[in-house]
Amino acid sequence: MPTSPALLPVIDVTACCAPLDSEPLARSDAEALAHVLKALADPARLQLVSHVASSRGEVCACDLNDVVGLAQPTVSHHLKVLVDAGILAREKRGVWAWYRVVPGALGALGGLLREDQP
Amino acid sequence: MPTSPALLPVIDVTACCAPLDSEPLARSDAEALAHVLKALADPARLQLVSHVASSRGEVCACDLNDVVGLAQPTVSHHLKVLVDAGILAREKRGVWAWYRVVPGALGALGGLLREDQP
DNA sequence: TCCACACATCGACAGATGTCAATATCTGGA
DNA sequence: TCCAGATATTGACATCTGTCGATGTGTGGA
Repeated sequence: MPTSPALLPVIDVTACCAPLDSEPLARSDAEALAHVLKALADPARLQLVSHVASSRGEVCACDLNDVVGLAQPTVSHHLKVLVDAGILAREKRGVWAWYRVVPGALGALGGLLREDQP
Repeated sequence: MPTSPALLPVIDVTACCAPLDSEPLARSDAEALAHVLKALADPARLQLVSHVASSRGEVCACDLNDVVGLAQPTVSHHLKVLVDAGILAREKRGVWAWYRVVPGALGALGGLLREDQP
């Protein structure tokens, strides 16, 4: 697997597709969007994202292990899913890994779902 | 299974929880939100929702069968998942079933994900 | 150099999920 | 009353997914 810059999301949610209610989604766009939504659609991952997002900064993985009541490898797996989806970004400093929300990722997702006021 | 009013969503997305970046999500809220996101996190279901949402009205199930390239029982299953999640509403008139987006459902979801401007 | 520690990866497993063929249910018309 | 057609349900199957114990990989300090 080729290495990629750690801070560039694998999927750019911002450039996925038009809002759901603007035009019928093409299959390829639907697959890309589903991939990102799948990453969010898990209770543990939602708690992790919420914890990082509400901290408005970086959170150490050592603190995230206690957020959800799961084993350390499981938390590491969930964080990897979120990073691969372009929602979280990881930066390793020394022995510790720090996670933050990719700026604009959640907002772009929200914008795709939001429906126009009638 | 007890019958319930067809137009009342099983889960009220609007009253689920606070935005992701406002405070850490409780486990129960995370599970409720994950249930709704799971319903959306599938390419076929995203295409179905997008088709109904962009029509800005009702869509007949007979038309939705052609939207995704799947068998009729599969489409019916996906539509049921979306109805159970409170995203779509079904109304049966005669032989045909008509689907529409539950007003505010997508908007509420988008509002939960949207992050504050810094 | 060696050790302790934080985190990631691997392998395995049970349970959830998407799919379809076959069948059931219901409606409107003949 | 019977039939044709639209949709929902059932049952079965392969695949995906969440979870954990065991292990690997680095880093910083002694």
